[in-house]
Amino acid sequence: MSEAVPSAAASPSPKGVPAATATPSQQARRERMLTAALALASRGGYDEVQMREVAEQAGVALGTLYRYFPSKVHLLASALARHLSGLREAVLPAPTGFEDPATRVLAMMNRMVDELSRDRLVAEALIQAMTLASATIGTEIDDVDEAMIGLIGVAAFGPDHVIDERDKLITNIIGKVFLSDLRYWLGDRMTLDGVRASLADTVTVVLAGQQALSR
Amino acid sequence: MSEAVPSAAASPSPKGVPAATATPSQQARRERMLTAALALASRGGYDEVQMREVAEQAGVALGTLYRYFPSKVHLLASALARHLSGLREAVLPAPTGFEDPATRVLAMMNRMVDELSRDRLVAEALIQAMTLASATIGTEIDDVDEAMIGLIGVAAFGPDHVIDERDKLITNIIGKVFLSDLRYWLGDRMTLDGVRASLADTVTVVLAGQQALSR
DNA sequence: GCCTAGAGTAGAACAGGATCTAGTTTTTTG
DNA sequence: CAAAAAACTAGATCCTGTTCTACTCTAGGC
Repeated sequence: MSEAVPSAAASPSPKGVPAATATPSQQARRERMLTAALALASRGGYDEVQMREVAEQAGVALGTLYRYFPSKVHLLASALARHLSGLREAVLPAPTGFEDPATRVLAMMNRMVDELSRDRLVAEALIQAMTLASATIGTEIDDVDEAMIGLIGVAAFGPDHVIDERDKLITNIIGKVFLSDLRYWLGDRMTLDGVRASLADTVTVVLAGQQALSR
Repeated sequence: MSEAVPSAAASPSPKGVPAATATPSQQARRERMLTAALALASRGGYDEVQMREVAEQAGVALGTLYRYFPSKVHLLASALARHLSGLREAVLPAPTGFEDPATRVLAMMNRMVDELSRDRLVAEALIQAMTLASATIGTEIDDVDEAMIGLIGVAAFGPDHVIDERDKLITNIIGKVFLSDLRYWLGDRMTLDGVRASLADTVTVVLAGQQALSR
């Protein structure tokens, strides 16, 4: 969603526990912390995810929590990444679709909206973390961004399509509008149906624009 | 940018000092606080705007600051509103333009980018406040939103054009992408030129889409 | 078996946003 | 003008993210 940076895909883990070198007990700790964060999020959204409570509920010292995740935003961004990867199959279209790209993208996004609205408080915590992350820790959520843009790309063009510049442009536009709309929804500035409508219109206009220009 | 809410245009000021009933000394206080906030912002961005310091620099008690602005985000959102209204003339096209809407909108946004990049730290503080505001205080930045969408609308269609649903749709898309890109810029995930390029592409695609659909 | 590095723990301490209290000044109203 | 109400002040207080300190525990190297 941002400009392409070559970079070595996976997060370099500049601090904390590199996922690669983690012992089983460390992976387990990490999971417990993420799970605790989500549990608290589902109880009261972003604000209820308090670092002391996450640590306690995960059976871990506060210092350890901070060793694994250098800030609350990092913690929730990781939780979001895990959450999203769990949603991937629920959301991607079966590859049998013969419809046009607009329809497939829209269907995918509507499923995403369905999934997110299943637990609004969790969604609120995660989206807010992502928003804060863009604002404060910059590049460290690129993987989430890429996951999102990847989903849209796959939905639009299928898993095998090579995404060129123009594809990326429209995928970016749609992704940005999608995230904005989710924020509006969470800020009670849009209803869920409003979000769906906005997405439908956006996908229509943008894909029409692309087609018009590619002639 | 959000869904239309009938509402009585001006902010209802549910708390604090209603701008309408303000005595001169109150208006002066309010200005001092906003000015202090911007001064601190230009020194170190969002983080340097500390409520105690704003109060001190404005010659006002902390409690008074909170009476006028119920939170740091509200304070900076108001500062943003003031800042934007100051930018309005610098950014809107002279009404002589015979170019097409896309060109005018793009020129306007580029001027906006110029103005914002003039003091990056201030821009960072204000945009971050706006982001946080969408996330946490919901509707209370609708006026900023509306100012922005209004600018785009006027730039695209001229001051007299009545904006219909389809106009609003594309204006919204462009506005959302614009804000996203600004955030990417401030998070060092995009260069200023990248922002300009993204805006140019977005405006092109979206307006092409609109034209294609309105045939 | 001992030693060391690093991971983890418990909890104090710090920082800055937000709230509250008590008292003073200003404004409004009758 | 006097009394009441509202605004303002100074400063303590609270809350929560983050950092720091001192200590313990564990795993690998010799």
